[in-house]
Amino acid sequence: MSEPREDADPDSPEGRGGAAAVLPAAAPGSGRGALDRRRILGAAIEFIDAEGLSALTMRRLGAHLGVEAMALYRYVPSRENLLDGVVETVIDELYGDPDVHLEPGHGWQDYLQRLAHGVRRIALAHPEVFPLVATRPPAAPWVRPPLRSLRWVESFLVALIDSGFSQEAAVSAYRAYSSFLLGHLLLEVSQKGVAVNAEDKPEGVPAAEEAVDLNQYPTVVRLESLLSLDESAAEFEEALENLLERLELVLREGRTPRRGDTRD
Amino acid sequence: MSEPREDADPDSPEGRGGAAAVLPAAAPGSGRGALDRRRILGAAIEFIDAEGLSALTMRRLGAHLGVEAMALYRYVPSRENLLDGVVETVIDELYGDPDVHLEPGHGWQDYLQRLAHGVRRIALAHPEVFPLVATRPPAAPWVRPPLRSLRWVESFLVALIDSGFSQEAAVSAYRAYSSFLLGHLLLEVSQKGVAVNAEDKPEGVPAAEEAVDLNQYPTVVRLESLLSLDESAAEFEEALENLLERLELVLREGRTPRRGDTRD
DNA sequence: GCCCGCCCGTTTACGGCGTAAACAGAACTC
DNA sequence: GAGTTCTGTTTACGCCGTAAACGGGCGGGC
Repeated sequence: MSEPREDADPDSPEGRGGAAAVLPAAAPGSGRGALDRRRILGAAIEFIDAEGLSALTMRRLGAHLGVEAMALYRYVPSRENLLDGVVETVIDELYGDPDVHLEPGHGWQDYLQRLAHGVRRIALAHPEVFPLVATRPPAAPWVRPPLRSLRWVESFLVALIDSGFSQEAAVSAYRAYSSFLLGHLLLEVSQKGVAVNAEDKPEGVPAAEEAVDLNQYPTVVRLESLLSLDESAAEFEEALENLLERLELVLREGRTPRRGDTRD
Repeated sequence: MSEPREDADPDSPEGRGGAAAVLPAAAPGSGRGALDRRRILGAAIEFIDAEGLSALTMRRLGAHLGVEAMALYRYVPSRENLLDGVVETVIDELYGDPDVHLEPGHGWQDYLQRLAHGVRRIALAHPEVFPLVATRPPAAPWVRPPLRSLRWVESFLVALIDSGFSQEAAVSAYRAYSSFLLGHLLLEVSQKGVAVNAEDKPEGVPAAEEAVDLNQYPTVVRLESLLSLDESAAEFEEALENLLERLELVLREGRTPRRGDTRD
């Protein structure tokens, strides 16, 4: 039930050796060792993964670490800053991912492929954290949500420019890539949230309370099975490949991808 | 400074006749009339647009309406439900948009174009609300974040199927379209947040406090002006057109867009 | 006219939140 | 051993969402 199956999603936590934990992380509640920022951030991520973002309060996180809430403030200036740290830490998992390289060794397509799957792995490993990644205001307009780190932006741009992209094309590719990743992954984790909620909420009302009249939406009803199908992995791959093809065209034609030659 | 300029973004609030307000909306604080759910939701949207999502509390919203917080509970069961209502109300602006049609009169491309721009207009009119649209868990796996309404899902699917798409292709198109919209618009409003914050925060520290060492990121520095450029409108149009072309291909070749014939 | 319920907003109250400030003890320095 | 620093606790404050009790105006039956 949890060993890697043949058609398992290669980016899902079960598809690999369990969620690639950022930190060595002693047993959850066991943390008797000294407090520090890393340990707090690690515990916060663990907590959000387990209980959901909205359950995270300073008091509860303290309790999870066997400590009073105020103790956390010795290492974290505020709850907001803690959330920023959580986002940063989660994104930093990219550096520990052996399948993602800061420098492209096998061409830019390979680089972008690996990077995309690396980010997807993070999103799937921390579905409750990811909306935070997407939502927190970036530090600067050019450090865009899904990547969030200057080092990755630098790496991205260098990779493409070294591969022959013009500066404009590289920047434009960076934008297209960002929005592709963000859109796909956010949709994917939110869909996952629904599926999970649907089955782990056997409390209170069993199901279908207000139950809108589905008769008004016959097509939705008819296609429900198709619509509910989870083809995230294949769709991600397909959309990613399409994006790469598009970028390849841009590169080969040496033009920056701006609108309008067909007509008008 | 605020009249429609020639190159103004056609979807931005200034580019049209001001933000298309959902509700007739009597003057903001003036609301002496009777309370009801619509008025409360309208006031909440107004409040979020003005003060930001995090500033919205029941007490403050009550005050904004000249009423105690508890009065709101007569019409709204909880704050969470109020936020759901806000999302729904904002999305419902689509129905009032004369440029967006529930039924395609000029082909599916025109339909998708209008719909996309309609959603973009909403996102730009309510940048503080939009992350909520993107983030709130959908009611069902198939009612996906940016569209969020069964009626639009139905309309979307019918439009494409009537235009010759297979059921599978229509569903697949719906997914691709959703993630495109979500990614692009979320990125766009979050970028806007940065730009705004940067200039309306002349309080406390003037700028650059911790100021990471930019020397490590020479490419980012060199391309800063390119990276900061706001080409959202053009990029949106380009990505949308690309998506439509891709769908056209799917339609013409009559295949559902699944992976794998090139090799492997 | 009068009274009785209902509608609708207020008051009061509770537990939990983020966090400032004072505090206590252990650990390290000399 | 005394002083200092480092670390976590205690206490306290104001704000939050919201349950529950309350009260005043208003309409219809007598």
